[in-house]
Amino acid sequence: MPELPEVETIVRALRNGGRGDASILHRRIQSVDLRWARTLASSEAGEFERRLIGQEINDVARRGKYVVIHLDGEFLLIHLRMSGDLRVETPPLAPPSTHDRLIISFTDGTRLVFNDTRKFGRVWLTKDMNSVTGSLGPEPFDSGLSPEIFFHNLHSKKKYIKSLLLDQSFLAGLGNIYVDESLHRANIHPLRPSNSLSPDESGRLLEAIRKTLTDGINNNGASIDWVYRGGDFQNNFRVYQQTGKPCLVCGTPIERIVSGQRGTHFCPRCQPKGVVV
DNA sequence: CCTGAAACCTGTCTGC
DNA sequence: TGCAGACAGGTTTCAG
Repeated sequence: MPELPEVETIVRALRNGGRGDASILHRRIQSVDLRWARTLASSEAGEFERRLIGQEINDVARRGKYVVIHLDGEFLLIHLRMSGDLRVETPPLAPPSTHDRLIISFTDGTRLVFNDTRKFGRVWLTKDMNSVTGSLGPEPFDSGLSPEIFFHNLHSKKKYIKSLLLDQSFLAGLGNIYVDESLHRANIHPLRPSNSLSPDESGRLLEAIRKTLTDGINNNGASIDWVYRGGDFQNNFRVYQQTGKPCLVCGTPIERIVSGQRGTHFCPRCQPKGVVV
């Protein structure tokens, strides 16, 4: 589900409050209720609970699509995958909901709830964050990711640009929505080989990715169906799930193809297959 | 190295 | 109304 803007929105809410949630900073863990064992990616349930209890939340951050919760000398990492969400509850507490997978209760009576309909989400507890996030590519907003380096990276691979942008080891944080939206903004066909992009196209693409993600964050992410709450970016989609509707730029109907088992939306006129000079 | 398919899951929507 | 099939914001693993 959540891509970078949705995860960023959740992280900001957990850190500073917002989106209907109270901040969880500086709360201390009193008890842990693991309701779906396979939510744990690393440790075993008993050890996981024993290690968590007594630790304090020192910070909440994001790396790629991971929520990174800083504890006392170790990290609780949460990946929301397709349908995960996090919420903070304050008394009076209601009974757990159907799809609550992990409930972390704090000593002050509040709690952090990980809800995940499709059970794809995973949680890690580790002292070595790198063992989980070490294979991720750069953050899209990393100032070290210059147009020159991005161009070089694109040309070190020859995958379809759509597939490459979804590859978290190439660039961390993009998912199906923001890739389709970025490619449309940059006027690049999703099935262009990554090493066929010109320097100009490469530069446009990096700019488009950053602009699209910024728009997403400023709209608190995108809410679709029951999966995510609070965001408005779904009202600004250019191509994602707009099949058959006129392109906002040229009026040509948006097309949908499948690439890498992912629905892929694009404007056949604005995003031609050949290089546009 | 690259692509596609399957697997992990539940829920919604569409069409017959 | 029922039911089959497609589809869904992600990632990993395996076959070709």
